[in-house]
This record gives sequence, structure tokens and C-alpha cells, in this order.
Amino acid sequence: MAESMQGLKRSHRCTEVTKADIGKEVTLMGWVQKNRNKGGIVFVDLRDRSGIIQIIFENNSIDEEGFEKAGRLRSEFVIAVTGRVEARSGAVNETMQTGEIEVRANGLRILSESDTPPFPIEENSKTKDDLRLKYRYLDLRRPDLQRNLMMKSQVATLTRDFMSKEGFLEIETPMLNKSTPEGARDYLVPSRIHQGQFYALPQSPQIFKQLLMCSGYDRYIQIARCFRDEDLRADRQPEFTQIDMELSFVDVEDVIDVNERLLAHLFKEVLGVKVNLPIQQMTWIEAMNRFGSDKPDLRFSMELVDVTEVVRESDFAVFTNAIAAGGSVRGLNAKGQGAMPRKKIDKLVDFAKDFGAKGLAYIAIAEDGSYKSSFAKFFTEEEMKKLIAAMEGKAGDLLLFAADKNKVVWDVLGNLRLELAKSMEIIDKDDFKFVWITEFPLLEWSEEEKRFTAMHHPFTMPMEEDLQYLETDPGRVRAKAYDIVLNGTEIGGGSVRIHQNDVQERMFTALGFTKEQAYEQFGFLLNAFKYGVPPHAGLAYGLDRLVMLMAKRDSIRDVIAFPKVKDASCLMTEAPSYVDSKQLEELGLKIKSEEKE
RNA sequence: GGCCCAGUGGCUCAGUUGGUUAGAGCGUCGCCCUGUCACGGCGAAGGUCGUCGGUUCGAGUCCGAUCUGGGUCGCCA
Repeated sequence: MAESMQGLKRSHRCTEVTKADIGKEVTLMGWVQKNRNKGGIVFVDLRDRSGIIQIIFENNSIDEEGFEKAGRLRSEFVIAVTGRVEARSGAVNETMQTGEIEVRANGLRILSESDTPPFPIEENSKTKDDLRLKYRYLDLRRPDLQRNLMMKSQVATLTRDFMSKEGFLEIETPMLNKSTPEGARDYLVPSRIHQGQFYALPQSPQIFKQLLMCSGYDRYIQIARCFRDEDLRADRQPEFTQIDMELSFVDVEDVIDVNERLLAHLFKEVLGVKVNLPIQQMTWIEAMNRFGSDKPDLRFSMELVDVTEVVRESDFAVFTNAIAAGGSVRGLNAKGQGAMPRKKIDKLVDFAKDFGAKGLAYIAIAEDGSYKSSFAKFFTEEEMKKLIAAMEGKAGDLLLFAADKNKVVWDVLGNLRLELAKSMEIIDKDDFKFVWITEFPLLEWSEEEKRFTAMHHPFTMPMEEDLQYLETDPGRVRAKAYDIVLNGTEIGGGSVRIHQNDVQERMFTALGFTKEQAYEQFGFLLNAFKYGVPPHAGLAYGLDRLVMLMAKRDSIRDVIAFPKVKDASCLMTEAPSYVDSKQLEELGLKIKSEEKE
């Protein structure tokens, strides 16, 4: 029987009550975490988003009816309690924030009863994901998820606050947009008025924020929802949130400056972590050469070594063929892994194959300095020694080599490096290592489309000194683009934008667009550029991913209140769903919908 | 679309080489308990092993398909 809260007003959240309140009368409301009924005395752990406090019910401090009600309390009942704060006369609970105090109840109302929940509401739940997501409203009661969402709120608030002080204006951009073919698949929304035509939900507010610069708003920020109709991953959801910004009259260093101060501010305020400024910068090519990745995890070393020159004259065809085809041979030194059993090495080879390697060559150096190698018979003793020396191989080390086109070698060894580090447990989980990656290639050859595509997006400014190659050698042009990487995850990226119409047209040409196609897709932007456009640049963070790293979670679902599962459906609401045939008719759509469902 | 992992009472798991009534902890329900906080004591209910098909005298255990969830490759400017 639910009772009214009329006449009561909550005075504190559970853990807002402290020793300083001893002797005071308080009114608390929340959920019953646990009822320990001892017969003549009842202890109830009361929970709200702040935490837990113990309530004590005893016959001489609450009336008969209240005491009887207390005995009936079950998990997840919502109750209101009035009582006096006391120092615990029993043992202090040192594991609880409120462990030195308790509230002696003199009044109790049951505001809402609860069925027995389908899984325990507790920290570090072991419950399977599908059940948690079906009952997400219960899952969200768990303290760890509540902390994550509170952290996300704090990050958003601090960001708005900081950026506002830096002169940024928060401006909204539309959700119903024109679909563009570049980039990720769009989520489409059919138009009722324009039958057969579709809006696209934004993949990012990119073009609008550039137009806001054209319009003179100078500094823009938005915490913006974005949508991409692509397959999910542990750190990827179809709808997500960006901290999106754009600045006028700036170059790369200006964007980096304001953003690393923002990051330092967030990490200090939210985590108490000091980020040393300036954050290290690394060019894209350096990152690829040293770490095989454009988002290197700098919490550990194990760098790639280019041994192309060392093995060029060898008789090992795998190496020499790769080199002859314009590729390279590079290696990794897994320190202390020389005794790795053959089976485990084979697993690494399979792992490498997932990333396009045809195989993986290795040298396992034993503790006594002798070695076993998959290609020893193709190498002279002398060549082997040189190669081991180039890799700084010592007794007990495992040396792994990939030979192929650069792109494959980087990818294979870059991923192998992470895999090895994980199994060797050499990553300090409490470390936060930031790095800016700069000077990305502007364009990337797409084998599938047989043309160059924009690595970042088509509005990215080429580096001035490379502009001359845009027509003759497009693959060589570097961009004024930058990513901010934290612990091997890209948390944000951006670029200086093209603000000259002629450069933009050359860019579209390089991408294989005719002038007509370019105007068809982006005419409003090209037209806007005819009327006075400031040099501008911007950056966008994946807010969810950033908070995921700050909260040290492995899944982005842990920082999103109502996430989608792998197939992009929602287990709680069962979206997406079939719609009424009448709705489809109004849209002029003739897709067959299943009856009832 | 490919590959890998998981699916046993409400929850988390165990289940040996296929062999009699499928186990445990937690939770739930009942009774008892005035200082518990992973409360305790006594008792009870609750599953046919994701689904379908196959092999077998006999399958939770083997085989095939399928569904659900997770991870990953492709994809994600």
C-alpha cells in the first residue's frame, strides 16, 4: 500500500548526512538496499544516488505500527524516513562513508512497494548484458553506473563553463539534414510533405559549424547528438554525443592550446589528475613508424623497428619480395617472452593474419643466448646476429617480424603490440597518456572506389607547403588535421578548414567530384564561401568515449543511460519496430510491414 | 557479411570418459532472533539444461541448424 509523501520534505540525500548532523532531525527518502530484521530491532540500508546510510528501527523510538512496517520492508521499496541522527552505539562500519552514524527512525512511510528485482541491484554486477539492458531502469540504479552518468554530467557542465569563459557560444544545429554520400552511412528520416525524399540525421554538425564561422559567431561549441548507421563496437554506438567546437581566425596551435587547457581542467576537476602541458605532439608518420598506429598507446614502449635495410640482402623470399614490392620489414621486441610456447606463438600468427599479414616471422632467444627462428635456414649466422642486434634482442626476448606493404606491416605490428602488452600486463591502468597526432595524410586511396577519399573530411585544409602536389601526387599531401589520443584511443579530432573557394574546388576535384556534383552536395557551403569567410578550424570530442576512459570502463554502454545492443536495437523499448501501415501511407512508403508487431 | 566466446532454477555458476531422482551459493517464501552491516538459526518452494532436428538402448554432455547476448574483422570521412 503506497503512502503519500505529503507534509514531508527531504532534508538530505543519504550520504549528505554527516557526523556534524548528530542530534539533528532529518527526513530521508530513497530505496531499501537491504533489510536486516533482528526481531526486536530492524536495520535498513537506505540508498539514493549519493550512497547508503543505515536506518535503525526500534520499538521504543518508533510506534508499534511503524515498527511493524519496518519489518515488512523489502529490497527496492521506496520509503520516507524521519528520525534523529546518532553516532553508532554498535560497531562502526569503516567500509561505509556514513559508517560512523545512523538515523534512528521515528516515522516511516512506504511510498512505493517493489516486486523482487530480476537481478541484484549492486555494484560490479555480474548479470548478463541482455538482462541488464532489458531492465535498464533497474541496472541504472547500480552505484557504478550512477557514478559514470554523474561524471558525464560533470564533464559536460565543466566544459560549458570553461568554454563560455573562453568566449565560446553554444548554438544548436539541425537534426534533420541533407544526406551526403561521403563518410558513414546516414540514418534517414522520410519526409511526409516531400514524398520519396529523406532527411538525414547528422553524423556531426560539421558543415553548420563552418557556416556559423562564415556568419561571424567566431567561437562555437555544442554538445551535440550524432548518428551513424554503422556496426557497433565496445566503444561505438549508433547514436553518441560530441563536444563539438569551431573557432575563427586561428591555426592549428590555437585549437591545440585551448583544447589542452580544457582537458587539463577536466582531468583536474573530475579526477584530480594533473595533465602536464603542453601535451606531446607527434606527426602521423612518426606515430605509424614507431607504433604502427595513428592512435598510439604511450603507456608502454615496445616500439616498431624498421629492419628493411638489415634484411634487404638476405635469402628469405618473404622479406625480399615484400621489399621488392615497395614494402618494408619491421619488427617488435617482446621483452622476456623468448620462452613463449610454440602454441602461443601460433596464436599470435593467427592474430596477425586477422589484420592482413600473410604470416609472422620470429626469433625466440633463450636465456642461454641460443635462439630458435622460423627463418633461420635462410639466414647466415652473421645476418642473424645483425638482425638481433638491430632489434636490441637480449637473452629471453621474442622478436616478431612482419613483411608486407607499409600499411599492412603497421597495422599488423601496431595491433600485435597492443595484444602483447595486454598479455604481458605491462600497461599501467592508472596512467593517462595524451598525445596529439598531427600532419595526417589529406587523402587516402580507396581500392574499393578506385579514387582518393578524404581521410578526415573534404573540408580539411592541406598543409600550405604540400598544396602544390594536390593534382600531381595527391597521396603525398599532408593535412592540417589533428587527433587527440588518450591511452591508445582517439578521443577527439579536428582540422583547419579550407576557407578559399578555389582550394575547396581543387579538393573536390581531387576527390573525383565534378563541379556540378560538388555544388549539388555542398552548394550552400561553396556559395557561402563567396561572401567573406574567416580562416577557421575546429575539433570534436567523443564525449562518451572520453568519459569511458575517465571512468576506466571497457564499454561505452557503461556511460550511456540507454544504449543499443550489437544489432542497434534497444532491448528495453524493442526499437526499432514495424509501424502502422497508415503511417507508411502518409509517407508514401510502400514497404511491407509485418502485421501486429 | 566473416570469425571467436557464452546460453543449466529469479541471479551467478558447477556438472568428470553420454548412464539411475541435475547440484551449490545468493535471492525468494515461512518461523525464530534487540546491534546487524556478505547478519544468524531452522524449514520450504523453485530448473528438464536457449530452440529445433539428428546420432544413440540412453544426451545438459556428441553432431547439424537456428535464436539471443558479447568481442572482433570488414565498415565507422
